[in-house]
Amino acid sequence: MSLSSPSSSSLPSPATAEQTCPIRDVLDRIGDQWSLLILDALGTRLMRFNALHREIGDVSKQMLSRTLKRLEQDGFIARTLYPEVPPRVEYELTPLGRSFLVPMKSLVAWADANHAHICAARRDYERMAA
Amino acid sequence: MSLSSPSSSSLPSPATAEQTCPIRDVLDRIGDQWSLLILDALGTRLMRFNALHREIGDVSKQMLSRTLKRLEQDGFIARTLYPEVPPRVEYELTPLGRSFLVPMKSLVAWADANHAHICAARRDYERMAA
DNA sequence: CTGGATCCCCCCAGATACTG
DNA sequence: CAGTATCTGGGGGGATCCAG
Repeated sequence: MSLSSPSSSSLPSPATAEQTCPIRDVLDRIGDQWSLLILDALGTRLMRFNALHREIGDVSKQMLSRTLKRLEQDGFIARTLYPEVPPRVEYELTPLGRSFLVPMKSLVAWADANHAHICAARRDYERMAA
Repeated sequence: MSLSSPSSSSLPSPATAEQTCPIRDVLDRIGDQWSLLILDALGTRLMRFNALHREIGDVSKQMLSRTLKRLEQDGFIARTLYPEVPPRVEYELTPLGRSFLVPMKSLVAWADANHAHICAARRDYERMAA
């Protein structure tokens, strides 16, 4: 299994761009700026829209809404609307979403452990430019 | 350790935007469209520029060049220039880069294992819209 | 062969205002 | 409270040409 090009033959992309390789397809979805943050937040507990908004901090309502919808479409999270006034909506991880936390945690742990190393590499690189 | 907002206090972002949380910082770098593909390719063997270009398939030379430089800056890969004619440049993973393959592989494995599940979720979602 | 420089287009995403 | 609608700007990224 390779991450490289789809079939790379000259498919004119039949209307919906067709699925590329599975890995690309998945990573394109969770590789954006907010998905991982949302999944991480929901990993702690189920949350309402504004709670998420406060938790993340620097995400617009628009992007939060978009990203939540995409994650719901892909089966990572479940959205429950309670038809009250004022309306209440709760988001929580599905089993699929929870299973994703496992590889995600390992990635987060790596990032945490090696951040200093990366910062050092950046500084070294800049010193070279002198 | 939370993925949420930096310090979220009202820092006016001192010129360089300052580092946010480590995890965001790292993920922003490898979360783009090409980094993981390149790291995966180099995980197999060291490669030259055009070899990488062919291996990935649908990346422009510009983006390949940019991404390689960023990965080099961050210490994931090493670039070796052989001053011959025609010039030869070889890219390979550093120890840091190789260590990153571990959490990355687990992510790739998850994606591979759950891609069908995700596609099913998408189809179900569309059926609802009927 | 290995890129850099330039041009340009499109889409993402922020801001703001509005609705149920 | 939980979003959507609209407008707008910046930049990501492709294509092409050029250089060492």
